[in-house]
Amino acid sequence: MQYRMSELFLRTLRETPADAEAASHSLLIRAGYLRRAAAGSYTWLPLGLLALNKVTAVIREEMNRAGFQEVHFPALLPKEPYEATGRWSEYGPALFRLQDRRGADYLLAPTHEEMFTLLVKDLYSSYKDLPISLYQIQTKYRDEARPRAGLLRGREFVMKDSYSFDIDDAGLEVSYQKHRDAYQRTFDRLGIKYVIVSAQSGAMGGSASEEFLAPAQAGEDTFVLSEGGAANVEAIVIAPTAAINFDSLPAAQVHDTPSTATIDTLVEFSNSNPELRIDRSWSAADTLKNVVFKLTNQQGDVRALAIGVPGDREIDMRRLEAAVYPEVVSPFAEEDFAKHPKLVKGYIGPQALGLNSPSKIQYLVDPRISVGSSWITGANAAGKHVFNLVMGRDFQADGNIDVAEVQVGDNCLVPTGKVLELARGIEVGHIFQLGRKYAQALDLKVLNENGEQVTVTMGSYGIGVTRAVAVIAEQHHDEKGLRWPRSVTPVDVHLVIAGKDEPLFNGATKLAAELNQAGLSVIIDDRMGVSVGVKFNDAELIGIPTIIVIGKKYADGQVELRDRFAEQSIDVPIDEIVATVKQLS
RNA sequence: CGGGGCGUAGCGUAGUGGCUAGCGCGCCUGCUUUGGGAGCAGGAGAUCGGGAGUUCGAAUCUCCCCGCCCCGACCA
Repeated sequence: MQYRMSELFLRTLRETPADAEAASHSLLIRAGYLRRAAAGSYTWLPLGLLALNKVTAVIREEMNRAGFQEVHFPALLPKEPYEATGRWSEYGPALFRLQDRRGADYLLAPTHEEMFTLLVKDLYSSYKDLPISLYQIQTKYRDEARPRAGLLRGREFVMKDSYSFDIDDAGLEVSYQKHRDAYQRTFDRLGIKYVIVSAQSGAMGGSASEEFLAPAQAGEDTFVLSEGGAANVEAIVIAPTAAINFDSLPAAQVHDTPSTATIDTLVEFSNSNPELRIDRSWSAADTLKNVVFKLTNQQGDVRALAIGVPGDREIDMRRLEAAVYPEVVSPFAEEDFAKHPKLVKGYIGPQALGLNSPSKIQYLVDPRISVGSSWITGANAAGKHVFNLVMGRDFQADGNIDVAEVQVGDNCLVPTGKVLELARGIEVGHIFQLGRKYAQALDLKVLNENGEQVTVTMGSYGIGVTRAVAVIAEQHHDEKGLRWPRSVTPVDVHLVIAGKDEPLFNGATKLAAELNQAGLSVIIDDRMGVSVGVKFNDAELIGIPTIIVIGKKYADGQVELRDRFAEQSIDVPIDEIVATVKQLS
């Protein structure tokens, strides 16, 4: 295929659009791949569509190679299946709902678990039919509260979603692993750098779950790399500190600590007051901070929850939200304190907390608050703190909760070992073992070898296809523009005619034909009256990895070969150029 | 949904009560120019996000609405 720049439907922009923050967003707009249609929905221009189709093709090949079969559902669906699983209401405002002319409810599918489950139920009824994995590449709709960064979070986006169906847990494990392997091959081929992290299963239900996160500054997820693996911060499990003997520890003692309602002021006061001095200085890590939240469950009932964390840590709201799901967290406001006179803001101590205490507020502590650990903490009276308050001796908790912010050096069970690094990533794939939630809700059963009805167990696996395009752009660009990996480049060769003489145009036309003959698609920059500077800049912005310049040296039988990933260009004899380029891809 | 910001031509922007809304890029016509975003001359393109109000006079002030972007909470 040949595309002539003089005819290609695009307009490159010299300046960054004011509303584009992420590199992928800005470059895809500037290079003429995309136009915004509405918040979170984009029009694909010819070059963009070529890139999207390349990405789609790689994904499809890998799914087929793994033995998964492609189907295609409508995006417009009736509400009934979603009512059966409860998601018609549970999905909340993120679901696009609409009505037909008769007033019947429909939705634009945000994901298709229900439909796949019903399809298998419709056709299959024996264990002999299983396992089966089906997938589709399809447009999804989610009324996102906040579409972001161009393609990174859209309200309309393309997703590859697969579903596996197995007779038992062992089978699910195998199907899951097959998808995991297929995903690794897929992302490797797409040129996406990724980390597989343990994930929270969240709203989908189910157990084992891993995410493919593409490390990128523009990413919305935070993950950790540890000595033994990687995990989304929401899924991290901190190793509990071992209990120690507290027989020799000094008794708890209440001290006046006026105006110390914050950890900083408390530490400063403790260190500057001779009476409180010890053989080292106090630090925030010696203090026990107790924070109260309100939790609202799905029925709308509100309860209070107190959380104790070491004073040098903040509570990570994402981890807290994930830990208490489906209850929703909100801050404990002034009026809530008014309802609980036992709680002295800034001086809350564990003695006033717990289901068995007068406050009856559930009290959960960080796993580092272990039996035998000793703390400075609130004495439940304004201007007073208690020192040497020992867990297991002077106070108890109702249990543990692991929601403190994670820091480098933390010791984890998931992922194993010490935290080495925290980083941002874009979730480009997610695989999980759904289990029987949907099969149960929709009554998907097959007969086993004993003639008994058995509920099928499922896995669900997604790749954000349009998001993957953005991730590639995010990970592969330089200050000049995009740089497509050769596996997904919209076009193989960008042929720049650097000059206005007729022989150059004729030579370029001939070369383009030869490249086509060799199976390579070509953009020819044949624009008249456009200076070479503009052509070079556009070529670099558009990001085709192989650029051939046909210019000055053409008369001597040479063209210039530029690799967007290499430092320098080389001169290649015209009769060798096709073979040379062919080798690159 | 909470917080912050922004809406002037395809893009980037100036203009904070006063004449015909200015500039750069892009676009059109002509001439010239062609190895790193050329030059000259001429030209087209804007209901200043929408509505209501204040005023002799509104892009500019007030109110309401809409849209967009960023941070946070949710997801491929």
